[in-house]
Amino acid sequence: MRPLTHPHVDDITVEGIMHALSDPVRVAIFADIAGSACSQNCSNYLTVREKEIPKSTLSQHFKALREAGLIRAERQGVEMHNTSRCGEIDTRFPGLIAAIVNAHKVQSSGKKKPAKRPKK
Amino acid sequence: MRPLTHPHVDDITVEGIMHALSDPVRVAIFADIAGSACSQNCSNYLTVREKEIPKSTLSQHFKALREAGLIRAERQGVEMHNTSRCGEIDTRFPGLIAAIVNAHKVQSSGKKKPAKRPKK
DNA sequence: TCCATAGTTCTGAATATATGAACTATTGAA
DNA sequence: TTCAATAGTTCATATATTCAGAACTATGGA
Repeated sequence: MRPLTHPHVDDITVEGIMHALSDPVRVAIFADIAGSACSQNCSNYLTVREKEIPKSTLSQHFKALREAGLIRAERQGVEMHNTSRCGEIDTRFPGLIAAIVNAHKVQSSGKKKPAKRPKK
Repeated sequence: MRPLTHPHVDDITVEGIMHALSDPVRVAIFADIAGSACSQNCSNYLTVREKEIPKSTLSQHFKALREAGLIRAERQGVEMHNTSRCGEIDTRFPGLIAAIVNAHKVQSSGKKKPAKRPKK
Protein backbone atom coordinates (compact mmCIF):
# COMPACT_ATOMS: atom_id res chain seq x y z
CA MET A 1 0.00 0.00 0.00
CA ARG A 2 1.80 3.09 -1.20
CA PRO A 3 1.65 6.23 0.89
CA LEU A 4 -1.15 8.64 0.08
CA THR A 5 -0.22 11.37 -2.35
CA HIS A 6 -1.26 14.99 -1.99
CA PRO A 7 -0.47 17.59 -4.66
CA HIS A 8 1.33 20.77 -3.68
CA VAL A 9 -1.05 23.72 -3.52
CA ASP A 10 0.64 25.24 -6.59
CA ASP A 11 -0.15 22.12 -8.58
CA ILE A 12 -3.87 22.24 -7.88
CA THR A 13 -5.83 23.09 -11.03
CA VAL A 14 -9.27 24.52 -11.63
CA GLU A 15 -10.06 21.68 -14.02
CA GLY A 16 -9.01 19.16 -11.39
CA ILE A 17 -11.26 20.73 -8.79
CA MET A 18 -14.15 20.93 -11.25
CA HIS A 19 -13.75 17.33 -12.24
CA ALA A 20 -13.56 16.09 -8.67
CA LEU A 21 -16.70 18.02 -7.80
CA SER A 22 -18.63 17.01 -10.91
CA ASP A 23 -19.82 13.85 -9.19
CA PRO A 24 -22.81 14.09 -6.81
CA VAL A 25 -21.27 11.63 -4.36
CA ARG A 26 -17.97 13.48 -4.23
CA VAL A 27 -19.65 16.85 -3.84
CA ALA A 28 -21.60 15.41 -0.93
CA ILE A 29 -18.48 13.96 0.66
CA PHE A 30 -16.56 17.15 0.19
CA ALA A 31 -19.37 19.42 1.39
CA ASP A 32 -19.54 17.21 4.44
CA ILE A 33 -15.80 17.46 5.10
CA ALA A 34 -15.58 21.14 4.30
CA GLY A 35 -18.61 21.84 6.45
CA SER A 36 -20.30 25.18 6.77
CA ALA A 37 -18.29 28.29 5.93
CA CYS A 38 -15.56 26.00 4.66
CA SER A 39 -13.95 25.44 8.04
CA GLN A 40 -11.46 22.66 8.76
CA ASN A 41 -13.73 19.95 9.99
CA CYS A 42 -12.94 16.30 9.97
CA SER A 43 -15.15 13.49 8.77
CA ASN A 44 -15.37 9.80 8.21
CA TYR A 45 -17.30 7.63 5.76
CA LEU A 46 -20.40 7.26 7.90
CA THR A 47 -22.70 9.81 6.30
CA VAL A 48 -22.15 8.53 2.80
CA ARG A 49 -21.85 4.88 3.58
CA GLU A 50 -25.51 4.92 4.50
CA LYS A 51 -26.23 5.50 0.83
CA GLU A 52 -25.09 1.98 0.01
CA ILE A 53 -22.01 2.86 -1.96
CA PRO A 54 -19.46 0.01 -2.10
CA LYS A 55 -16.32 0.73 -0.15
CA SER A 56 -14.05 0.24 -3.14
CA THR A 57 -16.00 2.94 -4.95
CA LEU A 58 -15.85 5.23 -1.93
CA SER A 59 -12.12 4.67 -1.72
CA GLN A 60 -11.78 5.80 -5.33
CA HIS A 61 -13.90 8.87 -4.65
CA PHE A 62 -11.70 9.84 -1.72
CA LYS A 63 -8.66 9.29 -3.87
CA ALA A 64 -10.11 11.60 -6.53
CA LEU A 65 -10.73 14.33 -3.97
CA ARG A 66 -7.24 13.85 -2.54
CA GLU A 67 -5.50 13.98 -5.90
CA ALA A 68 -7.47 17.06 -6.90
CA GLY A 69 -6.03 18.66 -3.77
CA LEU A 70 -9.41 19.18 -2.14
CA ILE A 71 -8.80 17.11 0.98
CA ARG A 72 -5.90 15.90 3.03
CA ALA A 73 -5.97 12.36 4.40
CA GLU A 74 -4.00 11.07 7.36
CA ARG A 75 -4.13 7.70 8.95
CA GLN A 76 -5.20 7.80 12.57
CA GLY A 77 -4.92 4.34 13.98
CA VAL A 78 -7.11 2.03 11.99
CA GLU A 79 -9.06 4.69 10.20
CA MET A 80 -8.61 7.70 7.96
CA HIS A 81 -8.83 11.30 9.02
CA ASN A 82 -9.84 13.68 6.25
CA THR A 83 -9.60 17.44 6.40
CA SER A 84 -10.46 19.97 3.74
CA ARG A 85 -7.72 22.05 2.14
CA CYS A 86 -10.05 25.03 1.68
CA GLY A 87 -7.60 27.42 3.27
CA GLU A 88 -4.77 26.56 0.95
CA ILE A 89 -6.99 26.54 -2.12
CA ASP A 90 -8.44 29.90 -1.19
CA THR A 91 -5.05 31.54 -1.34
CA ARG A 92 -4.75 30.43 -4.94
CA PHE A 93 -8.36 30.63 -6.09
CA PRO A 94 -10.14 33.07 -3.77
CA GLY A 95 -13.83 32.40 -3.28
CA LEU A 96 -13.95 29.38 -5.55
CA ILE A 97 -14.61 26.67 -2.99
CA ALA A 98 -16.99 28.84 -1.00
CA ALA A 99 -19.05 29.53 -4.14
CA ILE A 100 -19.23 25.85 -5.05
CA VAL A 101 -20.12 24.66 -1.56
CA ASN A 102 -22.72 27.41 -1.33
CA ALA A 103 -24.22 26.52 -4.71
CA HIS A 104 -24.42 22.91 -3.57
CA LYS A 105 -26.34 24.00 -0.49
CA VAL A 106 -28.73 26.14 -2.55
CA GLN A 107 -29.39 23.16 -4.78
CA SER A 108 -29.97 20.59 -2.08
CA SER A 109 -32.19 22.91 -0.07
CA GLY A 110 -34.36 23.51 -3.13
CA LYS A 111 -34.90 19.83 -3.84
CA LYS A 112 -38.27 19.35 -2.21
CA LYS A 113 -40.55 20.32 -5.08
CA PRO A 114 -42.88 23.20 -4.11
CA ALA A 115 -46.22 21.41 -3.81
CA LYS A 116 -48.12 22.59 -6.87
CA ARG A 117 -47.16 26.27 -6.64
CA PRO A 118 -48.20 27.75 -3.26
CA LYS A 119 -50.51 30.13 -5.09
CA LYS A 120 -49.02 33.50 -4.23
CA MET B 1 -31.02 17.42 -37.16
CA ARG B 2 -33.09 17.88 -34.07
CA PRO B 3 -33.51 21.34 -32.61
CA LEU B 4 -30.99 22.37 -29.96
CA THR B 5 -32.07 21.70 -26.41
CA HIS B 6 -31.53 24.10 -23.55
CA PRO B 7 -32.44 23.19 -19.97
CA HIS B 8 -34.70 25.47 -17.99
CA VAL B 9 -32.75 27.51 -15.47
CA ASP B 10 -34.37 25.55 -12.63
CA ASP B 11 -33.04 22.32 -14.07
CA ILE B 12 -29.44 23.48 -14.13
CA THR B 13 -27.36 21.57 -11.58
CA VAL B 14 -24.10 22.31 -9.82
CA GLU B 15 -22.77 18.90 -10.85
CA GLY B 16 -23.68 19.59 -14.45
CA ILE B 17 -21.86 22.90 -14.40
CA MET B 18 -18.83 21.34 -12.69
CA HIS B 19 -18.69 18.54 -15.19
CA ALA B 20 -19.00 20.84 -18.18
CA LEU B 21 -16.21 23.03 -16.84
CA SER B 22 -13.94 20.15 -15.85
CA ASP B 23 -12.49 20.04 -19.35
CA PRO B 24 -9.76 22.56 -20.26
CA VAL B 25 -11.14 23.05 -23.77
CA ARG B 26 -14.65 23.71 -22.52
CA VAL B 27 -13.44 26.08 -19.82
CA ALA B 28 -11.57 27.99 -22.51
CA ILE B 29 -14.60 28.09 -24.79
CA PHE B 30 -16.86 29.17 -21.99
CA ALA B 31 -14.45 31.78 -20.61
CA ASP B 32 -14.26 33.14 -24.12
CA ILE B 33 -18.03 33.31 -24.50
CA ALA B 34 -18.66 34.63 -21.02
CA GLY B 35 -15.91 37.19 -21.41
CA SER B 36 -14.69 39.44 -18.66
CA ALA B 37 -17.00 40.13 -15.74
CA CYS B 38 -19.29 37.47 -17.13
CA SER B 39 -21.08 39.79 -19.55
CA GLN B 40 -23.26 38.54 -22.39
CA ASN B 41 -20.75 38.40 -25.19
CA CYS B 42 -21.07 36.29 -28.27
CA SER B 43 -18.43 34.13 -29.83
CA ASN B 44 -17.68 31.70 -32.59
CA TYR B 45 -15.31 28.75 -32.91
CA LEU B 46 -12.34 30.75 -34.20
CA THR B 47 -10.27 31.08 -31.05
CA VAL B 48 -10.39 27.42 -30.21
CA ARG B 49 -10.34 26.07 -33.71
CA GLU B 50 -6.81 27.34 -34.02
CA LYS B 51 -5.85 24.73 -31.48
CA GLU B 52 -6.48 22.00 -34.01
CA ILE B 53 -9.45 20.40 -32.35
CA PRO B 54 -11.61 18.39 -34.78
CA LYS B 55 -14.96 19.98 -35.44
CA SER B 56 -16.89 16.91 -34.33
CA THR B 57 -15.17 17.12 -30.97
CA LEU B 58 -15.85 20.84 -30.75
CA SER B 59 -19.47 20.22 -31.57
CA GLN B 60 -19.66 17.78 -28.67
CA HIS B 61 -18.03 20.31 -26.35
CA PHE B 62 -20.56 22.97 -27.32
CA LYS B 63 -23.33 20.47 -26.79
CA ALA B 64 -22.00 19.71 -23.30
CA LEU B 65 -21.93 23.40 -22.41
CA ARG B 66 -25.42 23.85 -23.82
CA GLU B 67 -26.90 20.89 -21.97
CA ALA B 68 -25.28 22.00 -18.74
CA GLY B 69 -27.15 25.26 -19.22
CA LEU B 70 -24.01 27.36 -19.47
CA ILE B 71 -24.58 28.75 -22.95
CA ARG B 72 -27.46 29.41 -25.28
CA ALA B 73 -27.05 28.63 -28.97
CA GLU B 74 -29.07 30.13 -31.77
CA ARG B 75 -28.64 29.64 -35.46
CA GLN B 76 -27.90 32.84 -37.31
CA GLY B 77 -27.84 32.10 -40.99
CA VAL B 78 -25.23 29.51 -41.69
CA GLU B 79 -23.48 29.74 -38.36
CA MET B 80 -24.13 29.45 -34.65
CA HIS B 81 -24.44 32.29 -32.22
CA ASN B 82 -23.54 31.42 -28.64
CA THR B 83 -24.26 33.54 -25.61
CA SER B 84 -23.52 32.82 -22.00
CA ARG B 85 -26.36 32.23 -19.55
CA CYS B 86 -24.41 33.75 -16.66
CA GLY B 87 -27.25 36.05 -15.71
CA GLU B 88 -29.78 33.26 -15.33
CA ILE B 89 -27.35 31.00 -13.50
CA ASP B 90 -26.40 33.78 -11.14
CA THR B 91 -29.96 34.07 -9.92
CA ARG B 92 -29.84 30.43 -8.91
CA PHE B 93 -26.21 30.07 -7.84
CA PRO B 94 -24.95 33.55 -6.96
CA GLY B 95 -21.26 34.10 -7.55
CA LEU B 96 -20.57 30.58 -8.80
CA ILE B 97 -19.74 31.34 -12.42
CA ALA B 98 -17.81 34.47 -11.55
CA ALA B 99 -15.66 32.50 -9.09
CA ILE B 100 -14.93 29.77 -11.64
CA VAL B 101 -14.14 32.15 -14.50
CA ASN B 102 -11.96 34.17 -12.16
CA ALA B 103 -10.11 31.09 -10.92
CA HIS B 104 -9.52 30.10 -14.51
CA LYS B 105 -8.00 33.52 -15.18
CA VAL B 106 -5.79 33.29 -12.10
CA GLN B 107 -4.55 29.92 -13.26
CA SER B 108 -3.82 30.89 -16.86
CA SER B 109 -2.16 34.13 -15.86
CA GLY B 110 0.05 32.29 -13.39
CA LYS B 111 1.38 29.89 -16.00
CA LYS B 112 4.49 31.80 -16.89
CA LYS B 113 6.71 30.90 -13.97
CA PRO B 114 7.57 34.05 -11.94
CA ALA B 115 11.21 34.66 -12.78
CA LYS B 116 12.84 33.84 -9.46
CA ARG B 117 10.60 36.00 -7.30
CA PRO B 118 10.59 39.71 -8.30
CA LYS B 119 12.22 40.65 -5.01
CA LYS B 120 9.58 42.56 -3.04
C1' DT C 1 -29.92 23.60 -59.13
C1' DC C 2 -25.41 23.26 -57.44
C1' DC C 3 -21.82 24.57 -54.39
C1' DA C 4 -19.57 26.27 -50.14
C1' DT C 5 -19.82 26.97 -45.35
C1' DA C 6 -20.80 25.60 -40.64
C1' DG C 7 -22.08 22.50 -37.93
C1' DT C 8 -24.36 17.82 -36.38
C1' DT C 9 -24.75 12.87 -36.06
C1' DC C 10 -22.94 8.20 -36.51
C1' DT C 11 -19.64 4.73 -35.40
C1' DG C 12 -15.86 2.34 -33.63
C1' DA C 13 -11.64 2.91 -30.92
C1' DA C 14 -9.44 4.76 -26.75
C1' DT C 15 -10.15 6.16 -22.03
C1' DA C 16 -12.33 6.42 -17.66
C1' DT C 17 -15.38 4.75 -13.95
C1' DA C 18 -17.71 1.30 -10.87
C1' DT C 19 -17.59 -2.68 -8.18
C1' DG C 20 -16.73 -7.49 -6.25
C1' DA C 21 -12.88 -10.06 -4.63
C1' DA C 22 -8.51 -10.25 -2.75
C1' DC C 23 -5.11 -7.88 -0.23
C1' DT C 24 -2.76 -4.63 3.47
C1' DA C 25 -2.33 -2.08 7.75
C1' DT C 26 -3.52 -1.18 12.47
C1' DT C 27 -5.47 -2.31 16.94
C1' DG C 28 -6.77 -5.22 20.54
C1' DA C 29 -7.46 -9.39 22.60
C1' DA C 30 -6.21 -14.43 23.86
C1' DT D 1 3.25 -13.86 19.50
C1' DT D 2 -0.72 -15.27 16.99
C1' DC D 3 -5.40 -14.42 15.73
C1' DA D 4 -9.42 -11.85 14.60
C1' DA D 5 -11.81 -7.50 13.61
C1' DT D 6 -11.94 -3.14 11.44
C1' DA D 7 -10.95 0.23 7.81
C1' DG D 8 -9.43 0.96 3.81
C1' DT D 9 -6.63 -0.03 -0.73
C1' DT D 10 -5.63 -2.43 -4.95
C1' DC D 11 -6.69 -5.58 -8.73
C1' DA D 12 -9.47 -7.30 -12.55
C1' DT D 13 -12.97 -6.53 -15.45
C1' DA D 14 -17.60 -5.06 -16.89
C1' DT D 15 -19.72 -0.82 -18.14
C1' DA D 16 -19.98 3.87 -19.53
C1' DT D 17 -17.93 8.17 -21.56
C1' DT D 18 -15.23 10.60 -24.66
C1' DC D 19 -12.65 11.34 -29.04
C1' DA D 20 -12.33 11.88 -33.89
C1' DG D 21 -12.94 10.53 -38.81
C1' DA D 22 -16.59 9.95 -42.18
C1' DA D 23 -21.01 10.83 -43.63
C1' DC D 24 -24.86 13.73 -43.23
C1' DT D 25 -27.89 18.24 -42.73
C1' DA D 26 -29.14 23.12 -42.95
C1' DT D 27 -28.52 27.66 -44.79
C1' DG D 28 -27.19 31.17 -48.14
C1' DG D 29 -25.57 32.51 -52.33
C1' DA D 30 -24.03 32.06 -57.60
